[in-house]
Amino acid sequence: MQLIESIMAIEHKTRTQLVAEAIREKILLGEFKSGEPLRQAALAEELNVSRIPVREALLQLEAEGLVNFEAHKGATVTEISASQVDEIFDLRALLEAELLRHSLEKLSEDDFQSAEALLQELEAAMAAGDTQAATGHLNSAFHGKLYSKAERPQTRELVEQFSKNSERYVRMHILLAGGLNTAPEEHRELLKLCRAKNVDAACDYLIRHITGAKEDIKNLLIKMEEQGA
Amino acid sequence: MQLIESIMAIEHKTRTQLVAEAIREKILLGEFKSGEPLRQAALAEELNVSRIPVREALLQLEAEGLVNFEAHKGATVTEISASQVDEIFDLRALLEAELLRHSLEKLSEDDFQSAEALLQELEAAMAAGDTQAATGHLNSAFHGKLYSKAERPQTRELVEQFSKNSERYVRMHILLAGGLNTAPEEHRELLKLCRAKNVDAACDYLIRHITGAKEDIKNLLIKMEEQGA
DNA sequence: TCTGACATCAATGTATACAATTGACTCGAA
DNA sequence: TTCGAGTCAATTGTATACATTGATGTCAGA
Repeated sequence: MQLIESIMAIEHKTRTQLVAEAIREKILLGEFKSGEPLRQAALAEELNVSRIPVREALLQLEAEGLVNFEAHKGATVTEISASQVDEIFDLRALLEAELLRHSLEKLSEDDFQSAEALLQELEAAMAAGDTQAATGHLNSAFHGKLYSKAERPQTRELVEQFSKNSERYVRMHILLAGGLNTAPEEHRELLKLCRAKNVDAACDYLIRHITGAKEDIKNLLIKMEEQGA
Repeated sequence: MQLIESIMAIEHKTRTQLVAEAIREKILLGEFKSGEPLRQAALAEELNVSRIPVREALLQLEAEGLVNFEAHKGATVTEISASQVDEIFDLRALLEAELLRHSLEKLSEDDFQSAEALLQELEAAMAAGDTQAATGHLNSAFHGKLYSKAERPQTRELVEQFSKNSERYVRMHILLAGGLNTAPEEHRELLKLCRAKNVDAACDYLIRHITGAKEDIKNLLIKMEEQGA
């Protein structure tokens, strides 16, 4: 008898989903590097499944932009170029400002308080040196809170996808350049503008915030490309 | 001997790709209606393939937003709601304006001339009553020409995806409301502003152009939902 | 040495067969 | 009647086996 399972509606995860999560994680953590080929048979054996769920997972990951899947050639981890980072961050700035614009009026004091709580968690994590995992997660949770009342599900999905994707770059940034120094004060300032319900100023500031992060990362990448080549 | 095939690099399309095209076409043409379930076995038999490529095609179409794929429940054609149309067209306005902004400076007289040629084709098609297929295609070709120098591949891909997606609504619009009346003059005006290299005015006008189409379609959908329900 | 056709092999693409899940239906008990 | 456990069929999920493709290497001939 499966008492536990019958009590709460356990949603049976398919192997495809599990495989997708596993591979996604390894890509985001940098364990699978840019350009690296992902062999179906190897992944299948490692994860104890057949190649079918592996293939389907790779297709999903391709849709998320983490993987390139070419017919008869196989899948590779999506490569990073400075110009792509540039574009992605511009898109984020554009879309996130749009989300904020639609959400800001409807945000309540409760929302601001939980946003502030997230900020404190974030700062605490930074102080504790737990930049790696926590920052990306808490950072997007904070931003997400600000957009939570936007009622723009497709836009949010796009933004989340881009965010998850840029996490790779950000992580690299943190790892190699010693932390994203600007973030803390900027987040405080952004929150202040939101609390004041100053829509235009908040959106402008948000755009500058994201664009600033973009410039940091882009410069770093360009430097790396020069050294590498 | 396969002379023809050996001469030009024929790219062997996988069955998955063929199946995806077939289903996509049927969805865009309205042959598969919103909310309709897509049974893997039925599709497989109809297209003379096994269920594997059908499943993979459905996953691709889900990524394109044409299909919803729920684990253990199967795939259905994505449903349309007025609020989704609203959001999609807002996104298009935002992203296409961004593309135009980045492209406009670099557009040459040649580009304008081929854009104008496309406009004439479009008007000819309209006059000939060939609204259905031609309009969607020519319309996006015209817009695409204006964005062609933007060097923003990811943004363009997004826009193209949304465009292809909204084709369904537009088609419905044309079909049931008797044609998108405003387009011809608006396109001319937009082209004029672009030729004048008046970036801000052109982007503003483009946004109004797209938003106008949105309002038309949204009103229609709301009317239909009232009648239907 | 170079070229190009052919053989070979690793990897992907797909068919078939089987397992697992869902939802509808039945039926008996409260 | 109403509820819930249990069965069954339809459908999806996955393993296995086979087919096909593309890359590499070999070798004959110029």
